This record gives sequence, structure tokens and C-alpha cells, in this order.
Amino acid sequence: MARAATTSDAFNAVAEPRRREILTYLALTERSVGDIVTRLGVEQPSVSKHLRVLRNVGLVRVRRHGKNMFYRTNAEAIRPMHEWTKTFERFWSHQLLRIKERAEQKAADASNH
Amino acid sequence: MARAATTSDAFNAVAEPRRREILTYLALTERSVGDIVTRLGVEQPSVSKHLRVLRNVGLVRVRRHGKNMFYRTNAEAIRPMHEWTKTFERFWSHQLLRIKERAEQKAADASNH
DNA sequence: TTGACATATTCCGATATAGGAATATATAAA
DNA sequence: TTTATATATTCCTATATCGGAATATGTCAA
Repeated sequence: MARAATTSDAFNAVAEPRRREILTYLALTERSVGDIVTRLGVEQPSVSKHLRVLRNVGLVRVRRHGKNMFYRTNAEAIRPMHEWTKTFERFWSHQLLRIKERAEQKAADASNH
Repeated sequence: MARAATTSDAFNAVAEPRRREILTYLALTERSVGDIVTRLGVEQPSVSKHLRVLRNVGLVRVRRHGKNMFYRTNAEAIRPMHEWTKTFERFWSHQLLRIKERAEQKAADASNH
């Protein structure tokens, strides 16, 4: 067996940095493929292929208008990733707290020479 | 060029479902490799290889105690993913709001027969 | 030192990429 | 209908995976 397909879920699709850039760019407004190409400075076929992957996992939606295809981010599809990472939030808070406490302890020890 | 290495960053490492399972399991307490093996029901070499990847990107920390290696999740390394997904939070809220509004409008239209 | 246990690494094979180049498809304009 | 523009797809190749099987490494105990 090989690595899971990029189109198997949002986690795999988003592992590619270019695709994250595209999602960020398309979050506010829909954009044509040409706009994405000039914004990212990437070859057009490359952009189309990335969009294909994003579309397959529901991370973007498309609309045709004349010769143009307008893509926009479907934020809802990012939500499961947010939820998963969120479950670790309390742990990094704890870690930071412990680091802070240790630093303060150290400072107190130092002032008591 | 091929797909980026799983060890290139947290996004790539976490794309693999088994590795997400491991991180979840190791979030609360450190665990030995053997514990992970029995918990996940996966071959030991497979677990060791996943742990290797997670370790390379800083998602887990290790400590040796006798014959055992105890791994624990380093939540801090998940934070960048959380931050990235968080930037889309307001968009899915908007989308949900729009869906809700549309549903209410539809209900109102229906009641006005 | 030898044996037992815990974990890591290597070798294998099938598979899926990403980018580049070339080309195909679709729509509008002349 | 031909031409131009926008986008998508195909073909190519190098590369990195994942799981399984076998084996290596490391540590403790007798």
C-alpha cells in the first residue's frame, strides 16, 4: 500500500502548501483561475490540478461565468480539521503555563540571590 | 517532483489517520510503544515507523526508561495547524448564518401560504 | 555471557503523487 | 465558421510513501 490519495480527505488535500495558499486566497471572494495563476505565480495547469484536488474533497466550490470558472473556498470543509486540532488546545495551554511557572520560579530564586 | 515528505511538516505528518490516532492517544499521558501497539492493534514496526515520522516533525517527545520508550504528544506542534484552520472560522459561521436565514425565510413564506 | 524482551531499521513492492510540456475542451467574439 | 481566450486533461518521470516480513539494536536479568 502507498500513501493515501490527496483526494481522500481534507487533511491530505491540505498537506500541500500551494493548496493552503489557494484556500486562503479564495476565502474572502470567489476568483477566476486566471486570477489565482497571477496571484500565486504558478503555471496554469498546476493551478487547475490543485483546484481539482480541492474540489474533489469539497474544499472549494465552482461556478461558471462565460469563459471563466470562479472558485471559492467552502470553509465548512475545513471545520473538521479545526475541531481535531482544537482537542489539543488545553494541552498546549498547560505546557505554556508550566513553562511560565518555571520561569517565574527561576526569577524568584535569582532575586533571593 | 513528487509529493512532499511526510516529515516535511506537521500538516504532512498528520495527514495519515493512524498518526492522528497516536497523537490523540498520547495527548493525556506518555505511553510505551507496546501500549500503543496493543491499543491500536497495529504491527509494532508500523507503530515505530509512525512514531519516527511524528518525532521528526516534533509532534511527539520521547524518554527512555529501561527497555521501554515512552512517547507523549507535544501539543505545541499542533498549534500552527489550529491557527491556520482558525482563520476560516468566521467564514463557516457566515455560511451557517446564511443557511439559517434562508431556512427561516422559506418557513415564513410557507406560513403565508 | 547468554537469553529474553522492547523497540528500531532495512528491504520489498505497489501506488500516488507534483511539476513540466503538450494538448484538448469549452465558450465568446469576429 | 474561424479565431482567440480560459481552463482542463493527458502523458511523462523522479520520488516518497505504506504495510509486511525479516532482522538489527539495545537493555535488563539470570
